[in-house]
Amino acid sequence: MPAVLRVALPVPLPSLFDYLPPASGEASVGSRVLVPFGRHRLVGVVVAIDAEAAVDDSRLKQALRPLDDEALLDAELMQTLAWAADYWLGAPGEAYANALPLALREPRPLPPIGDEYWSLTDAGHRAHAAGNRRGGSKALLALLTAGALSAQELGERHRGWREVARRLAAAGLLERSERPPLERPPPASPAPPLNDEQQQAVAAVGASLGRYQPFLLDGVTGSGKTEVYLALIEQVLAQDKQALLLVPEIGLAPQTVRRLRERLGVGVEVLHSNLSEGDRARAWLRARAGSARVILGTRSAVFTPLPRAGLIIVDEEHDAAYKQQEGFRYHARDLALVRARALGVPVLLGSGTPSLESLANVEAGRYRSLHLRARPGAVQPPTVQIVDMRAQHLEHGLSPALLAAVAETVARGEQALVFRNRRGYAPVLLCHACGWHAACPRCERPLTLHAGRRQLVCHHCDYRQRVPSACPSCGAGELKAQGQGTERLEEALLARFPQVPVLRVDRETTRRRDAFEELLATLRDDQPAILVGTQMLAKGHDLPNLTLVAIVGVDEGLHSIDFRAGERLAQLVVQVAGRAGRARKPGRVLLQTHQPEHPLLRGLLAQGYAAAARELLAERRLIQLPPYSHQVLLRAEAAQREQVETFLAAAHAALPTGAPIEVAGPMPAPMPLRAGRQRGQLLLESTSRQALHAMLRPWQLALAALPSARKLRWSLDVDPIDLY
DNA sequence: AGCACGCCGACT
DNA sequence: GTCGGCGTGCTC
Repeated sequence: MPAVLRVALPVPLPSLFDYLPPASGEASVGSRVLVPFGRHRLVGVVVAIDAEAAVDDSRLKQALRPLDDEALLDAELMQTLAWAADYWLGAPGEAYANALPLALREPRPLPPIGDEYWSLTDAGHRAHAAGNRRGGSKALLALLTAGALSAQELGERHRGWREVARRLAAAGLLERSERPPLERPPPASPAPPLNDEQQQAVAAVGASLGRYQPFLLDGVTGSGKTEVYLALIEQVLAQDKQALLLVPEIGLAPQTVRRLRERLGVGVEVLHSNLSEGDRARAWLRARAGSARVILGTRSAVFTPLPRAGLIIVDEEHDAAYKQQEGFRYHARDLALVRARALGVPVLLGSGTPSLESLANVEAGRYRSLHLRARPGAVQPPTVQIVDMRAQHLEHGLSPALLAAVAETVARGEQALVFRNRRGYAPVLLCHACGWHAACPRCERPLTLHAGRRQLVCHHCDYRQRVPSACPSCGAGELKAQGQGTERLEEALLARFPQVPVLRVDRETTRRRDAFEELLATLRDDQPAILVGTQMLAKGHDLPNLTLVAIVGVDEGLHSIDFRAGERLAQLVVQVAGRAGRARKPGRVLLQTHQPEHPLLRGLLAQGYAAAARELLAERRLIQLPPYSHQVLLRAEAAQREQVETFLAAAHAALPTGAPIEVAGPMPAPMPLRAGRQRGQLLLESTSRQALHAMLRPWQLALAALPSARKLRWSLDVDPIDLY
């Protein structure tokens, strides 16, 4: 009976590939096999073992060899991956490629998962005694004379040690060894007492341990969400189970890891894309072995094996970073729910500004809702005030009221944040004589002036050019910077407050690794300062002396064509406002706008995020937008517009008739030209997820078979979070 | 996605 | 005469 291995391979093709079992060794479901593919060899995952192949037997090749003695991926993960690939229309192999760390997709046996230790060889001891090394080598030898140190300890004591260690190991002076992971020392810092609301949240989730139940924990910045997470993780650990904690970005990880390690004293593993591939594989395998008890990670950590799962937490669940925006377009928060159900554990979604999707799930009774309203330590919520900019004399876009508030704040020795979600000096460079403005030749959008670098930069494709000294159109020398970016605000505030340090925090000033941390470290003391920054300043990082937040330039968000713009704006305003007055000092928030009567702003300020979100949800329901309908977006881009139009027209024609689906388009993308490529799209909407999903796979296959599809790049996005 | 195969322009 | 352009087709 010739069984056939059905193998998922890391190629973007819609099918599995069938192989005859290898000549020797077992290849079980969930294990890796090395197979010939074209003129290559690939590592695949055995998805099933069937009696018959899907293709003619004559085409079957034999797998070369099994790579694992037993399944690397357990039944739950296999099932979840298959579900994910199906739901987000990925190729079967793509889900596996996202789930497995790169090091595990190499045809090698599994790396050891003990802790990595380094020690001196005899030659190393002699070299140290003889003192015949200099610089970093000398320092590293000296560090190790007292005995072996773990890679983690070395990392804490010697920057760039790995490079040096590698050189010394090659010279035979150092050697590397593995030891089983240590149980960490018992927790050093005791848990602070929880307030009533925190206790209620912990009790509610704690009572659901051992079964699937989603919770939405709604708590503003500083309301003590993290303490709720920690208390629940402690309960999970006491039951000898694992907890998975997802965070939206790596930037938030270091402080959380520190806190987890201090409090929990057990194997806390971190999984994110900045880790070396070896470290990622090790963390993943420790989770699989059950020795990693708490796994903290970004989006892709949702694929971590959890053989002893106890709880899944998704922090800042509204954050768009959970959606992968290229290749396999999965949503980690949604996948966390699917996994929690399969694993039979509770899942806790936390946010101060929950997504409308999650709020709708609470409304529908699918999630239980928990609230943290109080700020611990009796901190007053900040007072929020709208500054009407109309008919005001503006100084580089800053109103007199705003400048006065900044002046008062720094006069008290406190810090102010001026928030503007736009980098550079000015978003437009305009000719005062003829009306010409600098535009990107590849996107046809205005170029942003970066005065410090004397460049015009396209924020969509990174095209750059020198700033012209005269108008290229009429020759006049009257080019004017129009509008304000963070760079210009920094300049204006510096000129206005020469005696106060002004710090700009955006992607430009924090390009270097650790630059963000260093910049903020200079602020911790009780000195007055003015911060100017973008989105980057919206979350994390306690700034105890920050008492004023001034939000500039929200008006763009009020007329965006994207139906999610209102939700995003409300989330951003609340998150930024949450930076003000965290310690004993009361905070103040100013919102500078030309539209003081705008209902979204008014609602947000008068009644807070929850009320504004209810409003927005009611609108979405009325016009049947997500979460009350479901969307799939077909995107296409090509060098010629005609290619895009031909393809989208054919795609439209290939849609099944009679399905309860609304079609918008074909239409140009909101940015019809980007980086020199013409872009268009077709949007499908339906109130029936089943109906929508039933037609998607066949349609996708039909699209792949279209002659016009070969001439351009296209992709399908299930539940798109933006229409760009 | 790779990577071949396969037919038409400007170079040693 | 050949190097190489990217259109077309395939990978169990």
